[in-house]
Amino acid sequence: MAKVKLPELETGPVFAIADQLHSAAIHLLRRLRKQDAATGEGPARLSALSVLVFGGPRTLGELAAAEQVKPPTMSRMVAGLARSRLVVITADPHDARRMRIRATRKGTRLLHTGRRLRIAALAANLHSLAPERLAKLAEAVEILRALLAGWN
Amino acid sequence: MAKVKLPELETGPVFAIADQLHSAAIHLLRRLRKQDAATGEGPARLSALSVLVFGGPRTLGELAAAEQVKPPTMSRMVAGLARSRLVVITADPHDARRMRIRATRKGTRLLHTGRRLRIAALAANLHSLAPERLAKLAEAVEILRALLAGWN
DNA sequence: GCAAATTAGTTAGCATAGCTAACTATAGTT
DNA sequence: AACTATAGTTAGCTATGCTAACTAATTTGC
Repeated sequence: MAKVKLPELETGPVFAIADQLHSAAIHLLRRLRKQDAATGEGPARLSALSVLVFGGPRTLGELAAAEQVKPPTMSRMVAGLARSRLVVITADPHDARRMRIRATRKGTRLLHTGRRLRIAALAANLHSLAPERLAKLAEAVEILRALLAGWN
Repeated sequence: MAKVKLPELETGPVFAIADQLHSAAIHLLRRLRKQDAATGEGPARLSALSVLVFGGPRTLGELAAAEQVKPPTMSRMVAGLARSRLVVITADPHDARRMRIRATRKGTRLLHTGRRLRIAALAANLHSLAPERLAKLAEAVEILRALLAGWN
């Protein structure tokens, strides 16, 4: 007797884990969000800036793809970052349609500062964990990273 | 010799774990966000609605506190939910300043549908994990939940 | 019992961040 | 040369976040 299609997706233990992971991610980021205020830039801009700082210069389209956002959205974010002198835009010598966007010294500094604030807030809480619980968390984060890398 | 104040918060292994956890949460939610489109309501409204569905009726101030948002923000979200007939608002008989907000049948139904879509997308990916990795992830989610419950 | 203080929510106005549709300009193709 | 495809921008919509300033109702203090 054939069972209905993928019933465990809706009621089983995997669904429960997914539900709790989803909820935990939402509440975690909601708390960390508060730390962003100190940088004067929103989380989306900081995230785009981090791609430039850690991954090097990109075109607008590459940045949009990296951030899984549409070009108009990235266009506005880059304009904001440029206005704040956190990135500079230069023309691509081989293709006048393209722009090369790279982080400035100021942008790199601000990113590290803001990142430190957010991560420090989380790290401060992680310090209250027993070492073996922290180790389990670290292991799980690695599993998650691998999962996200191969997502769809 | 005294070391500088909390140096491990900025450079140590806990900081690295916090950093990767933070990054994983961002990328996870960014992917799940796509599923929300099907419900016609944004994630913030769905989250507020879930408080009402799972926690019962609330006043606006209680809802704002639960969602860690300021009253004007929640006021607008509740207005949107009411316009879509997902919640109903009644007067508090003992205090005319207060409003009682509760989920309608339609709101409860929509929440479960949307939740199922988002969680199913995550669960589908979790299914690709080996059982022992899934177990580790489940354990870590529990650790995270406890951590968030006692945050600050 | 009435004036003042507090509390609950709303309104107005600003910024960020997401989208689509429609546009410009450049590059590539035939 | 003309068409097509690609890179970004502009315009305009929605949603979500904030603060400041407001209204209305309740509580408190004398």
